[in-house]
Amino acid sequence: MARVSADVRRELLIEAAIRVMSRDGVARTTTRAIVAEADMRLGAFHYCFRSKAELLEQVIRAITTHTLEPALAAFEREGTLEELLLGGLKEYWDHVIKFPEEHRVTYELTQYAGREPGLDEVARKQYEIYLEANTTILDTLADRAGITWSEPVPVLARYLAATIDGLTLLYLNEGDADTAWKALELGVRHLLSAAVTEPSA
Amino acid sequence: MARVSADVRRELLIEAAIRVMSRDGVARTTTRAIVAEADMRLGAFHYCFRSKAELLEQVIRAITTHTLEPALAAFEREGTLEELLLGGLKEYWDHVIKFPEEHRVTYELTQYAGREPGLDEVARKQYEIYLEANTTILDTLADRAGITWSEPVPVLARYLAATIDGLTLLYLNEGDADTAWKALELGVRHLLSAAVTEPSA
DNA sequence: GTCTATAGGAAGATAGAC
DNA sequence: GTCTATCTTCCTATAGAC
Repeated sequence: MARVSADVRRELLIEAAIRVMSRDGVARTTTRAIVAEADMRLGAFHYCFRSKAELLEQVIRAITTHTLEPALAAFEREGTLEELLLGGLKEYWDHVIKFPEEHRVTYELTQYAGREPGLDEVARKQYEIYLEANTTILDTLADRAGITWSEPVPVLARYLAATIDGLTLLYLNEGDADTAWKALELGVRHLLSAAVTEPSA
Repeated sequence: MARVSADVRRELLIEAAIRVMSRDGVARTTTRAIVAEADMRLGAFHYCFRSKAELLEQVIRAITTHTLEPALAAFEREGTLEELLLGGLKEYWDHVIKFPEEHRVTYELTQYAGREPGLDEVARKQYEIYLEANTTILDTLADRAGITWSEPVPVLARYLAATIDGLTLLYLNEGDADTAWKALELGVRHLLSAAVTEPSA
C-alpha cells in the first residue's frame, strides 16, 4: 500500500476494526488484528491514531450514526401513528435479523467504553444520542398525528429505548426472533396507549 | 493460607473473582488479580480449576442464582397483582441502585460467555433461566390473583425480561435512576393491562 | 496440597532506518 | 510517510521442588 494519505488510512482502519469486531468480538480486536484486516503494517496504526482508545472512540461514533440514520429515515414516510411507529421498528428489526453481529458489537463497545477511564464519557454520550433520537421521533410523530402524549416524553423515550435494547439483547442471546418480535410489538402497542387524541393545551 | 481444602479454595476464588469483576470489570479480571484478591499464590488457581473458563462458568452460575433468589422471594408475599408485581420490581430496583457494579458484571459476563466457544452454551442457558423465572412469576401471580393473561405468557415473559434488562442497562450507562424507574413502572403498568379478570376456560 | 519459577505467547506502543 | 525490529508488560498455564 504505497503512499496513501493518513486520512484515508484512518477510514480504512476504522472499517477494518468494525469488521474484526463483528467477526471476533471487541475483546479480540487487537491493533494487530485490525492492521492485518486492513492489510497494513503494525507501524501504520500509530501514525494514524495516537492510541487504540482514539480509534475506538471514532469507531463508536461511526457505528452510532450508521445505526441511527436508516432508523430515523423510516419515520419520514406517510401513515398513521401506528403504521409509522411499527414500520420504523420493523425496519430496525430486519436490520437486527440481518446483521446480528453488528448489533452485538454496539453493546460490547458501550460496555468496553464504560470501563475505560478515558472512554466512559463516550459511553454516556452514546446513550444520550440514542435517547435524543427517540425524543425527536416521539415529538415528531405526535406533531404529525395531531396527538399529545399522556406521559412525559423523557419517560416514554427511555421506555422505548429500553424495550428496543432489551429485546435486541434477548434475541442476540436466545435466538428466537419470532417471540422477541412479538414482545417488541407488544411494547410498541403499549406505547401507543399513551397517545391522547385531544390536545392538552 | 496453610492446608485449606481445594473445595473451600474454590469458593474463595469464586467470591474473589466476583469482587474483582465488580471493581475492575470482567476484561481486567485475570487469574493473577483473582488470586491476589483471595490472597493466594498463582499456582493455587490451577489445582482448583482446570482453566479460567471453568471458573467463569461457576461464577456465572453463582451470580445467576444469587440475583434470582431475592427477586423470587419478593413474590411470595400477600397483596394485589399490582402490589406484588410493583413490589417485586421495586425490590430488584433497590438492589440495582445499591450494587450497580454487580449488575454491570452480569451483562459483561453474558457477552464474554457469548463470544467464548466453550462458554456460549452457558450464556444461552443464563437467559433461559431468567426467562423461566419470569414465566413462573407470571403464572404464579395469575393463579393467585385469579386472572388470566390476554397475551401468550412466553411473549409477556420476554417483554418483562427485556424491559427490566433494558432499563437496568440504561441506568447503568446514564445514571438517571428516577426517570429510569418511572419508565420501568410504566412498563409494568402496561403489563398489567394484559391481565383479564374472567377466566378464559 | 502448596508454592516458586518459568515457559511461551500476545498485547500496546515506540525507535529509528529508509 | 512507511516499515522492521524491538521494548516492556501482562497474560494463561505448567513443571517440579517441598
